[in-house]
Amino acid sequence: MGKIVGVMLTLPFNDVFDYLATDDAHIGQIVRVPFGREKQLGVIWKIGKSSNLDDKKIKPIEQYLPLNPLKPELIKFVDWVAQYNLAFTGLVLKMVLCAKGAFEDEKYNFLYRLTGKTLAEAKLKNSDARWRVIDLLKHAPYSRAEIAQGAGVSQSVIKTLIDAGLLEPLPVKKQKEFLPPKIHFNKVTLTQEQQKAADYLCAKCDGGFSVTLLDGVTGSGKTEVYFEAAAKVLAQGRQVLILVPEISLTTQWLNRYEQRFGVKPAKWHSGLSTTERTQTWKAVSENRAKVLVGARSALFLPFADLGLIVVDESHDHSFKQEDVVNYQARDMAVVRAKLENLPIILSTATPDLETIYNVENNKYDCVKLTSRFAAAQLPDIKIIDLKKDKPVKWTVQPLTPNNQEENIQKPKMSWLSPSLCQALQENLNKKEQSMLFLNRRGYAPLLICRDCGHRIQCPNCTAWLTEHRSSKKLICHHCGYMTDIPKVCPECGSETGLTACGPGVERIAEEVKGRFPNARVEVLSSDTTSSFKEVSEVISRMENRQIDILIGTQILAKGHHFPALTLVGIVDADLGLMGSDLRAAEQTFQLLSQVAGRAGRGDKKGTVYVQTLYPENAVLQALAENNRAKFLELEKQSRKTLKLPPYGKLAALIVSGANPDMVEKTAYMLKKYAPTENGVSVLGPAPAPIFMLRNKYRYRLLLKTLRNINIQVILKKWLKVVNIPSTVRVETDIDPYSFM
DNA sequence: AGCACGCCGACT
DNA sequence: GTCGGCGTGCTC
Repeated sequence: MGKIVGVMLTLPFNDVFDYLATDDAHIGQIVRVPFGREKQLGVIWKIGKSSNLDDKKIKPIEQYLPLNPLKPELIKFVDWVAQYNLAFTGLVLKMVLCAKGAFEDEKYNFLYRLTGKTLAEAKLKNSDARWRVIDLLKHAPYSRAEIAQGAGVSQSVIKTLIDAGLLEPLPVKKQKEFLPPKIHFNKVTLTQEQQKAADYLCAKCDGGFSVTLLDGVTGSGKTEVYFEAAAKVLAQGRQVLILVPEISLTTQWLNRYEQRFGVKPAKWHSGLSTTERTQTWKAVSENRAKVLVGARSALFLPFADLGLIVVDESHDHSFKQEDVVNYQARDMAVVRAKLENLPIILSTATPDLETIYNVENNKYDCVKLTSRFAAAQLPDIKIIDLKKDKPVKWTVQPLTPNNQEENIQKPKMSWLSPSLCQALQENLNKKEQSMLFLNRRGYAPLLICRDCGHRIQCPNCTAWLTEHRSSKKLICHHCGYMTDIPKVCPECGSETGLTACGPGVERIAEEVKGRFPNARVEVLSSDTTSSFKEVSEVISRMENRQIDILIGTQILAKGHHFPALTLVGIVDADLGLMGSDLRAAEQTFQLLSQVAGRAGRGDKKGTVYVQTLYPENAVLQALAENNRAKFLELEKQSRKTLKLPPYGKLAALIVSGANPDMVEKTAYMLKKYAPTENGVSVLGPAPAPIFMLRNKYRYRLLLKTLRNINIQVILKKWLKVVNIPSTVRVETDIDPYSFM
């Protein structure tokens, strides 16, 4: 007997494959099936036959995994995400079944207990060490490591006892325990405004689907407020998912959580080991992990009983990044909440226009937090015009006066204006902390030869190589290509020509160290500090006031709280303003106001210095006035005129391949057959901003439609008409962030 | 995605 | 004469 079912495999397909299943097989079951010569993981997607294949060709399902089946809501979600982003359903499913250890045979740990056999019976001599082991195991079984520790013996003592048959192994499932959060552990006292917001969010947790924007300035206690909503959902016995940008999954955030709930949450990010992933995946699917905090990929975990989703720093652009599939995690989180009929909270100090639009159109609710904690005040923001307040070159102070000749150097380039330098000096004198922000890694973004004009480029990408002095390498920030810093110009052989062009954080650090030799200076950047541990070590040194001036990239902008920090310098506010990115202005405003929000979070008022060549720029003006409404109004107007999101829809096509002619030809072919419906237009093709990336040439086309048009339908129709050669790949990116 | 089959260039 | 390049097609 048996029946035929459709199985969705974790491979790039949209359709199911038919398999023979047992009579009691049901939708959502996770199965292993033979596929070609391999075994594949899949999920029973539908009951009944989908192909017109001969029944004899249909193979039986090999194994039904002893795991909870995927819930129908999750299956719907997978289908939805695939449809919306024009991605393969199988690959979206792969993001759900992303802990390969969970699908292998269970591993066991062994505890040891006494068999009752005596030392005499085993013809072993009495010894203190052996007796300590026996005494210990009289109470309870323990693992080898625990016995060694508890009885103070070496592994060899234990092994002898096992081999002699005094101890026997007791297999125990490897299962990590996730302690339940203590709902009333440490309910901090909220201000009246915070309490009101918390009450509002808690009320949402009694209803079904709702989206609420928690809009609060930096330092207004958003985290503590959404923790109350989480507590409410936990009291209902349901699970909570908190999505954060990977970079802000820091010790600080985790400490705050632990302070509130008395235990650690389950974590999900790219740095987990296979075992940790497996344990967490299973715990989430069995409702043993109650709260999970994770990066964007956590959105696809198979929660058993999800009751609330929180997207922290919901404006953050890292929620939109390439994974197996292109998707905007914040938007998809809203979809998951809708399909599972639960509340979702978007928490940010700088909501993006799309979110604001949805609030204004009553699709989303909104609750605001306007005042900062306790005595903390908003910082003063001072715009520095680099054209008037020009940085002046500096020289290294001679180390020893009698050795001056060796130490005399030619003056070095400067990136810090005199007024910023003076402010840094004053802050040092006051023994207060400062932070310099430059969103550019490395020492210099470009090496140029002054003798022949040659610029050193990445062999795989259309991009300059960045000089990293700390690691003595040239690195491509796009593909990771790495090479030694050449001694002579590779073009003309000049020994003196090679010159570093422009600053990165390392170079700023060099200048700061040179100008303030007595200050304690550190750099925080994703390549100088690679591990979570290193980052949190730097952060805690900053917290403990062991650093006077901290210099860093993007990584600094996120959620840290340094009470003694009173000066923030933004080295180059123009970086990012001139991009080809549709959301560049918005992102710059968000980034700068996040950074600015770092200053003055204690009882002292902070000052933010913003260096720019364009002080009249509207984004910077709005920032200086701390006027978010004004900025949003400006941005709204320009998007409205251009019919850009949220007033229109966008999708990008990325045409790529190893052969530039073929890629170009395909791109123009696509243009030729572009849709011509009313309210639909196609821009491009244009060479992508990084024309050659990882040895592939890339063109981009942009599809723009009115808001009421189903852009996916148009795209699918379009791609069907054009015959794309097999050597060329066409990727789609729905709601792209990059404009060109 | 993986893998086999199959047809054309540079090799012992 | 073969070895191996990757273009094409298939997997229930």
